[in-house]
Amino acid sequence: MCGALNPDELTLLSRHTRQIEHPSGEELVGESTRVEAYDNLMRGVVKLSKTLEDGRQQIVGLQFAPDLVGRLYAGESPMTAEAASDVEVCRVPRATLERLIERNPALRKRLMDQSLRELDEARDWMVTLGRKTAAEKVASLLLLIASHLDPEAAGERRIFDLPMSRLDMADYLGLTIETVSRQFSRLKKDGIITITANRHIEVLSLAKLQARCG
Amino acid sequence: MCGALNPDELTLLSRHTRQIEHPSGEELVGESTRVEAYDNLMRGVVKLSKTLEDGRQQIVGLQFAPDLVGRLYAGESPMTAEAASDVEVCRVPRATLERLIERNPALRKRLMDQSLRELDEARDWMVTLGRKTAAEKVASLLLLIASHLDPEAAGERRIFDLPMSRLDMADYLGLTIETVSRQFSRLKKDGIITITANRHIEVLSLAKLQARCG
DNA sequence: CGATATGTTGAAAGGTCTCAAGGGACGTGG
DNA sequence: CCACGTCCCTTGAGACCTTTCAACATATCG
Repeated sequence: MCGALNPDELTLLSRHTRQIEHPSGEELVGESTRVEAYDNLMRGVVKLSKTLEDGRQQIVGLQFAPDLVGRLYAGESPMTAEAASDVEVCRVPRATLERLIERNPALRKRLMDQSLRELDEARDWMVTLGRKTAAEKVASLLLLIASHLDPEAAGERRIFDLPMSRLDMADYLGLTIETVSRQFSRLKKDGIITITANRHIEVLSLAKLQARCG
Repeated sequence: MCGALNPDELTLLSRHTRQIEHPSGEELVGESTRVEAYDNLMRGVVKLSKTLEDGRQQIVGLQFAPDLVGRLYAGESPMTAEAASDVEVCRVPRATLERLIERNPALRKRLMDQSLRELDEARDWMVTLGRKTAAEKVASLLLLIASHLDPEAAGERRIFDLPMSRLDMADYLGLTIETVSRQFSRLKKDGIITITANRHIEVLSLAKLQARCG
């Protein structure tokens, strides 16, 4: 985000912001709590989720640096934001950022683009949640993660560590952990991936994985 | 949208726009087609949907007047926009609207707010798609429609006509039409709603309907 | 009135969840 | 270094829910 600012604005911002570190699992913003500040994500992954009264949970988005975390202009946060890995953020008071947005067209455009991109991603995921089978859902998530974590790689292979637990994946896909686990086993049996130490994934055939995405 | 414009801007706009009517079912923008213009929705309901290669469809949003239809700043539309009822729009060329946005802070804020609201709605719906049962999904949709179409009504009752077919509802909820139909029958049998002529709904107990939303 | 599209209902198949048991990695303490 | 507990993950069996396929009912429209 700071890329969109000029030196004066950076100075102004630095007087109002604090650098904060959050260990994995810590909550940045709670669902239905008042929004007093936004968090400029510097490092790590943030998980956005919503929970039904009886505890059923759905992950509704992931954010990566340099996203801005926090629902702009809302009095209350519509969801929980939680550190999915160890995370480093710049916390900006609401009023400071909102004033800055008024003055700075580049920053404004950048945040507008982020919102529109998040909207595209949410709608893509709605198709996955509403219309894909468990096998297709798991394949889709692996492909999504692979393209985020190993974006430069060419060819048929991809190697990466899953940045989330089976429970997180289940909550992202609208499944149970058992179903996710079974689908991983199937992908392994069919020679499409190998798994070591639960989290380390090697995709052997990207084409076959893509074919399973529906 | 025009509420955010001054007289000069309205004159400018009127020279560049055309009023267009679309009968129900007509496509405004096709998935993966070039975006040449935006549509300012004056009357009616527009359905946004995405389709998998094998034909499975998911509705990812509904738009009502006075929303702007069309993905801002994108070269290609990420989804299909289709008239869900008879619809009247003001078609604005891309460049015209984008220039106007640069100059007019009120318009800019209005479109930003629309994007953020659509993002909230999409994420709410992700919870419905991923974590609710068929019964809860149908109840949630009825409640959503009731609050849109009969927003002023007080008390336990709501009366309205469904603005969509069973197939549309199924595509919105990630279900089949048969499952939707069965859930309607159950709501009828349990005395929560009555249905006449397939589309005319009377909600007898809003509280009971809400209790079924999960 | 017939033709067509839309909606409902039933029975069986299939997929996902639930419940239960067991396996493997990791950290702590003996 | 090993024993043990804990957490996370995997696997199996049966229950449950949704889909599929088929038949029928109802609404719409010429």
